Amino acid sequence: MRLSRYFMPTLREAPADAQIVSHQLMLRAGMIRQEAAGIYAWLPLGLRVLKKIEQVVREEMDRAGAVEILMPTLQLADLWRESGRYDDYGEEMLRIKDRHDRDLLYGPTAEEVVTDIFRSYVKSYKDLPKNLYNIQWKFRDERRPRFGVMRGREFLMKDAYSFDVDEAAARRSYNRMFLAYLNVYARLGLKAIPVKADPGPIGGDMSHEFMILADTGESQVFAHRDLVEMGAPGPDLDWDGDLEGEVTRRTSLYAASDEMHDTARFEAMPEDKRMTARGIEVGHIFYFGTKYSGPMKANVTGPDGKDAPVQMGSYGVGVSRLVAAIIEASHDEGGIIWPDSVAPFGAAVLNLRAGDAGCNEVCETAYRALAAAGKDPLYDDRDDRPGAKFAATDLVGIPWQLVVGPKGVAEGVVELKRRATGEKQSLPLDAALKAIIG
RNA sequence: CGGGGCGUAGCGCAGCCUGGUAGCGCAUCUGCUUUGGGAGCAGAGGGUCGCAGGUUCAAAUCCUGCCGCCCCGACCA
Repeated sequence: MRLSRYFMPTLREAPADAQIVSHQLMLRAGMIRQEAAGIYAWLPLGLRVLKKIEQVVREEMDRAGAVEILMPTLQLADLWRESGRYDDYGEEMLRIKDRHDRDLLYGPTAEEVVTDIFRSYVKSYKDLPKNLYNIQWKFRDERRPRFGVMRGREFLMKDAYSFDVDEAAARRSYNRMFLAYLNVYARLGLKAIPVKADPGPIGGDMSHEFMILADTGESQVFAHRDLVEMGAPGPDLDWDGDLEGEVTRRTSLYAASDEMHDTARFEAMPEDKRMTARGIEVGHIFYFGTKYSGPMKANVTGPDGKDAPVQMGSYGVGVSRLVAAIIEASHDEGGIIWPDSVAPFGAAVLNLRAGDAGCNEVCETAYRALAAAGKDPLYDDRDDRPGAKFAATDLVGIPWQLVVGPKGVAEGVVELKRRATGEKQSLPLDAALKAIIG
């Protein structure tokens, strides 16, 4: 992409409404524009990042055996009356009437719709397990939206729903999602820890929140240090097998957010293993049994020939929130530092003297080579001063910067800078391209 | 929803208390000079001062109502 043709409206100063660093940087980098409280338009740069995160989530869901669908944003109130949630959900639900005076709502979540889909087709335990997910915009009419897309009213969520014949099978489904989530966060360059969450009316230990560690996080997190250093399980698991061991390795170590914190248990750990940090909640998974399948009569016939409500769980990732969460976890005074996996562009080519024949030629060569290698380069070909280009490229956080100036061109070198470390080196173009392309 | 704060040019702000022709910095446009970390000089454009009433000879400024936005709290991907 040539910057001269792109739409990347960066700001030197942050709008006063933005309080937290991710919100400020998203506005300054021209990623989003606020349209109303908690409602944002995604500008090209923001959209690119959102799509990349979405794709990472999609790949890990698919790997773990989930199947993507797309459910509507508008849902029928009648379905929610079946589950009993229409009246319970309260003011957070945006209710709408259509021209026939029929009650609709903008979905805050999709248990009812997915259960309706499931029960229409699946009748036998032989068709289980199933896991259906979608990545779709949700709306929750929050009392107080805040912190940019971190807590918007409209937000992009990946929500998966598992269906199993009994509780033991449901637990296996739960375990798959538990481990898949850890892989998602690792690929996004985040340190995430699963903390025990309030399991609600079902009880048991089948609900976890995933917190990523960032100094500016909203919640306090207490955890065993080994849990943080354990890392993600990686893709090479036996996803159809018994994952209980992998999960237990992690859930047996202490981890809790402030509301579930048990001071006595925490202090029972050796002092050097106690970790206290700030966290941002970026995922929540739970098993809820027959809470929806019961009232909505989503029954399957078991091996014994008897019908029983299917066992369900649901699994949410805040995709749009992750954009902000990654920035909270990865930025400096100069701006955003994107992990390579979600950077809006893989590399930037900075032409310090647009119009100079030598600089133009080197830049064009670099730009074409990077594009051909699938690095999705952003070429700053604007007629602007070097300082402005450096500042803008740092601000938007492109991982690699290939700096082409007249001095270097005369000597046959370019400068390669790594955004994350600030490390710079002068080297011939071929070597620089090799370093980026790998 | 309780408490607090703010709406003046694209962004950041001053002016309001004490009513009298709407200002500054950045950004934008033109010209010249510049060109390795958000340039300099000269000139230019851009604002129904959130909206509606009211008081007054006169309202960004005073009064009333409404709308919008932000922060703290209780709830949440």
